Amino acid sequence: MDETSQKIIDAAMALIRDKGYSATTTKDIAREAGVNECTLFRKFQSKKDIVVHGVSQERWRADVTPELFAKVQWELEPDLEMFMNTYMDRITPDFVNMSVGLRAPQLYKEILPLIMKMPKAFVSSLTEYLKKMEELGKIGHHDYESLAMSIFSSAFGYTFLKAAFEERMIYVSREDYVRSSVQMFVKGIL
Amino acid sequence: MDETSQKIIDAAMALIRDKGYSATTTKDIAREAGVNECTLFRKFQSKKDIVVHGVSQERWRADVTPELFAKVQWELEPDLEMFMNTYMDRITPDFVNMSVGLRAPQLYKEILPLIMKMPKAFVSSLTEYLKKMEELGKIGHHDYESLAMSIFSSAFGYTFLKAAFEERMIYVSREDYVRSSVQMFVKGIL
DNA sequence: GTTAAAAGCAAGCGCACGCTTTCATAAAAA
DNA sequence: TTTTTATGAAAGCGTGCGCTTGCTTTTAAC
Repeated sequence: MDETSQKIIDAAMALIRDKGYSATTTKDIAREAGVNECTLFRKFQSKKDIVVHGVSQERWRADVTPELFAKVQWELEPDLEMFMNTYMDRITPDFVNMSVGLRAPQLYKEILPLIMKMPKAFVSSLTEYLKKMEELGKIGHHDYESLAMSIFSSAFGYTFLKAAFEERMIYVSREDYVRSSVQMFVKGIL
Repeated sequence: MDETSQKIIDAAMALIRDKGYSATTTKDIAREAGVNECTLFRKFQSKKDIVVHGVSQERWRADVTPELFAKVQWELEPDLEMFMNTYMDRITPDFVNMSVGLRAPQLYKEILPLIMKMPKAFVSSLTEYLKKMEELGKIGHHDYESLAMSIFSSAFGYTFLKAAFEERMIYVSREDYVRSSVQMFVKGIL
């Protein structure tokens, strides 16, 4: 990927994050990237093509995969904190806003599956983890899917609200939030 | 509000929910409402004016106010279920999608404060409730803000994921989800 | 039945969009 | 040095946008 193409992608993704896909024009992108508009179309086939390349890049993709959650200690409290922190490290407010900005009829069909991978990776890894914890005799039997969804919602809700409303909504620091919710989950599970 | 204007508003809001504000054209709205395009501009000053009227209408506003959460029994488990169910009754997937669809640079400054009222009403009511529950000696002392945020995130996360991914992400029914998360919260709090 | 208000119809305005073309320039490769 | 490659500058294409106009038709109040 040459430098010019990268500048174009970065500019496009940043604008989409801030204004949304439909509201971001190719002239905007060119100006933000510091290149001429026609250069956009020399490097890419269309506006849509720019974001398709963008979302496939590591820097614009929050690679949340099941492998990420592999480092467990089989100790409920630190493990749940690890799950939530790992997720929150990757799914930054910028990433959330970008995902929302990509919600355009022309794009969503292709991009929705990529975005869905991340919550799915979290929930399925956590469900697996909880099952094994029962097998190890460390926790009792529960509805793991509901439980995992609840813990995921907790991480997702905080992340999303922070992204959408910034400091106007959330006064609790991430550390405090993770610690106190995990403590509650642990008490609820054990 | 005359019938024609109402049809226009309803069509506009439904399209914005499905495609987003920028991607919804005035021709779209007219077609969906079954009126001529020029009628839109006889009834309203501009496209933006239509949605400003829309969000101020009861039918397009999920009136989540503190009063809504007043019917408490001072019994942790049913009360927390009431909080979550009341929220989920109002914040439907349609409403969530509409809120996301309204995320356009021309609109968001005016509309963000309206949307923020709802989570704020939930969290502040719940925080107040938990404080009083401590005064009544029914629960111990906690960081109520974190706790309330966590419970709210739980309701919000489920609602949002259901709206964004439908049945592709969530296999747990709302009833099961609310029951099992509340049980966990209750155990965590008591 | 007359009148006035509400809505349709069709054309089109000015503009900004995504995208293209032509030609000039400059740096790098041969 | 010559040639190739990358980019800029500027004009403009067709299209669809939000919105308007002029006029006709329907609806309904009086």
